[in-house]
Formats: sequence, structure tokens, C-alpha cells
Amino acid sequence: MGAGLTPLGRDFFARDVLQVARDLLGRTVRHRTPAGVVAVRLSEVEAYAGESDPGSHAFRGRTPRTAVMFGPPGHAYVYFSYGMHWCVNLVCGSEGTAAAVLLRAGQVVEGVDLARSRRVAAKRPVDLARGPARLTQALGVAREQGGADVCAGGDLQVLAGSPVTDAEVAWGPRVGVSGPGGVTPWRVWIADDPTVSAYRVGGRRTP
DNA sequence: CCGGTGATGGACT
DNA sequence: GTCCATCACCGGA
Repeated sequence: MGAGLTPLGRDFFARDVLQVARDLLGRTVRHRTPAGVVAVRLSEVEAYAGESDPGSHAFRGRTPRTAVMFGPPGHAYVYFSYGMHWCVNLVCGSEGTAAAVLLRAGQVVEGVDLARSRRVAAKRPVDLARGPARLTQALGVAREQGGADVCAGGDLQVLAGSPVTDAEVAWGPRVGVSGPGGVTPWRVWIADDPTVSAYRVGGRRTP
């Protein structure tokens, strides 16, 4: 097995959430179900700082829904949105801080046929996992994967994949949130990657 | 290519 | 009752 297939361990997720977000680019999320395996190379993610973050589901404290985020890093926080979509986050940082990274887009690199059967509306291959709910649907992730430990050798894993250099990384501010100490660029994506989700403003490369 | 909008259900006030 | 960390479709240009 190549180095790219090595699963990322808990230490990877236990770091600062912005660092984890950036380092998740180019990594592979892999999900095994009875129907088969689909893997996605991440091209865009978004960081949520936790209880202190007005944009986070954890902002108003721990609830039954958000309990997973307050637990140890390396677990999946899956939530249901707009009555029809599932989205997946990976819990980061120290236990209790409720930091997490939302997986927003990527390229399907394994199980394209299965992904296409789950995403009939996708016209082009780049649309299969272009957007947080599309990515989740392509992977076959839903309610059952809520709380899954991605560092335990289970059906849902994050593999080392092919990480990107700083020159390939673009950052952008999250809409509607302004921190007291200035603007934090919460969104990170691979510049010029066609699988990055459509709504994109003010993209710029980091120095 | 672009913007507007309906669909649809659960969490929380 | 209100608010969504969204998507797909439709019509206009």
C-alpha cells in the first residue's frame, strides 16, 4: 500500500482547527458501505472554532445534536440541513472546545460509478462532490455516520492522500462573521481546482 | 452564464 | 414559529 493510503491519526485532528483545515486539503476521505467504496480528495473545507464562534452550531452550547463536537477529536459531526441535505464535519482541537472542520468539496478518486448512482443530478464528474451536501451524498454518508471515529480503522477514514503546498492554498473570509481581533479566513481551498464549490468570493493565494 | 426561488424537516426559542 | 454551514431547476440575457 502506498503512503497516501495511511490513515490520519488522532494527533492530526487534535491541533488548531485552522491548521487542520489547511492540512486536510489534498487528503482522501474514504467510506466503505455494503454497496462499495467511494473516496474523495478534498479540495475545499471550512473551519468552525467552536463555542466562541457565532457561526458554529456549538455557539449556544452543548445540545444533544452538537454533543459530538464537544467530544474528542477525530470524530464525525453529521448534521441535517434544509430538510434534505446531510453535511459532515470532523471534530478538531482539544476535547471540549467543539472546534470542527466542514468538508465542502472534493474530487471523487475511487468509486466513481457508485458516486454517480448516488448523484444522478450531477452532469459532469467535477460536480459529483462539489458542495458540502453533494460531497456527503457522493460518499454515502448520512445520519448513521454521526459520531463515527475516523481514526479507529472503521468504514469512514481519512487517508494521507497527496497534501498540497502553500502556493496551491487559497483562503477566504466567511460571510457575516467579524472577529474582535480582525478577520479570520475560515475557508480554505485548492486554488484553481475545478471541484471547489461554486460560490467563491475574494479568492487569493497565501504568501 | 447568471440570479431568483421552492423544496423540506429538524433544532431551538 | 423561525431559522437555516444547501441544492436543483427555471427563466432571462
